[in-house]
Amino acid sequence: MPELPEVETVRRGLAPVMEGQVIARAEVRRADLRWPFPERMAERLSGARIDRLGRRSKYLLADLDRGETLIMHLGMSGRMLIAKPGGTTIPGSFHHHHPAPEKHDHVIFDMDSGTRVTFNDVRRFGAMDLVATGALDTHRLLSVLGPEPFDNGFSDAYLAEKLKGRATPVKSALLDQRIVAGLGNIYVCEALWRAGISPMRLARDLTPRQIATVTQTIRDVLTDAIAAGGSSLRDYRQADGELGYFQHSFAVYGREGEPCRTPGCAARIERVVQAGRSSFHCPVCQG
DNA sequence: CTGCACGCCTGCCCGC
DNA sequence: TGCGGGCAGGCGTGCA
Repeated sequence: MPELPEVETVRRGLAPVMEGQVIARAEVRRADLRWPFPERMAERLSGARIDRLGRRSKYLLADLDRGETLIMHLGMSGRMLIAKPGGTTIPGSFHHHHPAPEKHDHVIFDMDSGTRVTFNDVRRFGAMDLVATGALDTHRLLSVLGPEPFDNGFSDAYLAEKLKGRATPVKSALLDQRIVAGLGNIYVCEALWRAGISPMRLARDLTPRQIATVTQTIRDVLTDAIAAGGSSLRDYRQADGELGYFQHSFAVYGREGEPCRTPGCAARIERVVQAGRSSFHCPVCQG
């Protein structure tokens, strides 16, 4: 799914139509995604104003004026589609025209403005929950997360401490959301290529210099991806329907058999499977 | 504790 | 053309 840059791109796309706006009516079209929706979710959302739309790791967080926060996760295939009101608004009425929901449209937010935001998720690995804002930090999904990559807490010393003694491949360690939050398969592959570190290298064997390099390449690749509006793969689109274009900048992800992008490197990108996930890497640059 | 396979879902693409 | 298998951005659970 979307990883941190895609979720941040979605957040930025949604903020203008949701932040400070009232949800006139929420429609919940099935009982669950990955887990059951919270009790009476549609009623608890309908009429609420969204004071702030934030993000923690890959979670979107909508703080409501009622003291609750809506937690949303896009899973692998979740999308937030924005539709401005159609042309057939009934004069003097708050009803706006929108096309009928499509397959996999699971939750619909009709804003007071007439704009419709639709949560669409083919694979339904996404999730929503609604909790007291004051209890967010103790939520079972959020309490286990490590620092954000851009927070001061994600320092060289911190990562060194977390990797120390761990016999797991560095690829797996960086995918572990308890160590650093927000990375997924694409950006771990890309960050390790930029750092010149093999995904198979054991976490405990990274030198302090390599650890410092990888904390920096993680921030660099995420910054570049956010600036490009994220990546568009299969199911993912930006919130406003535009295509992010960072996938054109992938150095290794999905490039098995293609030439390494390091100037002068003649090697071809290889794919190996680690813990059931594809790892793309250059056998020379990441030796 | 640690590492990893599995399951949850649907759709697409490839080879036969 | 159809069919089966593999693959896909995540992540909690349960097992060894």
